[in-house]
Amino acid sequence: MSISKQAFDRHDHSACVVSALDAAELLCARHGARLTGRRRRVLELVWRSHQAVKAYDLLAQMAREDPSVKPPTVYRALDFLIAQGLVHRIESLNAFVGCVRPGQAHHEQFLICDDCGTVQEVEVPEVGRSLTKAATSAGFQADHQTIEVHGRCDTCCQPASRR
Amino acid sequence: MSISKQAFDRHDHSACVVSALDAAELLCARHGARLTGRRRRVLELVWRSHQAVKAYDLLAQMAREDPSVKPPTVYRALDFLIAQGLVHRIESLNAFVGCVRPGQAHHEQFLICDDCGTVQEVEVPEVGRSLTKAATSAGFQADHQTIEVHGRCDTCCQPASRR
DNA sequence: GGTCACTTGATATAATATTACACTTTTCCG
DNA sequence: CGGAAAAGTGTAATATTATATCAAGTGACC
Ligand SMILES: [Zn+2]
Ligand SMILES: [Zn+2]
Ligand SMILES: [Zn+2]
Ligand SMILES: [Zn+2]
Repeated sequence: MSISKQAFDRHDHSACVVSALDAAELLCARHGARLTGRRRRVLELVWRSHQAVKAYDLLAQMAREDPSVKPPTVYRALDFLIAQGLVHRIESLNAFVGCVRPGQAHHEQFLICDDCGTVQEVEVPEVGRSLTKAATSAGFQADHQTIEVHGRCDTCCQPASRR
Repeated sequence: MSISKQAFDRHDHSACVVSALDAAELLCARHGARLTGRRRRVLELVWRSHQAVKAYDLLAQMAREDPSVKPPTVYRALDFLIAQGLVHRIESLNAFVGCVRPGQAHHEQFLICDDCGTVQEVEVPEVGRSLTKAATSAGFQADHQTIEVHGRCDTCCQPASRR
């Protein structure tokens, strides 16, 4: 964790969005990838919160603004953003979150609160290392790790009086 | 890993099926759960191979035998088997595999070959421990871990000549 | 035998994701 | 510049995965 949960609960989220979009512009420029209007809008909507977003929720919001937005519109943008490392897919939710470390190599590891839906991306280096090592010793060449821990976050664990 | 990959490649799979079904009978008896015909058949089909099975593939096979089998039939049986710890769901594949350690508490950890589709359930205690510890120190109460490593298995990594 | 909990049958529908093809925009090269 | 190639998008249809609902059957238990 880079910040405490309490700090997180009161954080200025619009700063998250701005910095995510800025980082995306930068990263795409560096990669010669095009962050088009559609893609930028999807990324923006993904960053609306720290909860995982469903593709069809994105679709619904975007279709309200422009009826020509159809499922492929959304899925293509998501595919692009995932390929650029700007968005992660949460397999156990069929949903998507913005990456908090775009451009930095990292294993994707998530703490997912089943109460409030908050997804916190973490980096526990030991976990990735142990897994890769165990895989290797089994003759398995690891390409990608899906690590998603479900449970209850700090806030949701605390009695109401302390919130 | 309890057995080597080479041994695995030549193993007597019918023994896997028999032991899985026997273990299931036992476990259900112990839990006062009913391993009905439907449920038993689904478990048997899940154990047809060490690859993850899609719900609709199960459905297709079962519907051939009995047209009254519909999606809920399969999903209900899968739900039951998962609840009993006899089957695991592979989130990143939307598919299902038989559990190799039914009845023993364990974290679910899988090595999934993207070439041949084989899913190997492993237990790397350090991974579960590190994850839980990191979660706890973030104030997160971990209930369930989804750990799925994609890549290429031993066999699929080796040059054709050595197979 | 009656009742209660559990299981299944049956129909419909929801939620998630992809294919295919035509068209437009951007890039890039000469 | 002009025009071909590549990348992106629009559009319609369809595939895949999963659940809701209600009625009927089954077995456990007293
Ligand atoms: Zn934020
Ligand atoms: Zn929470
Ligand atoms: Zn086997
Ligand atoms: Zn393989």
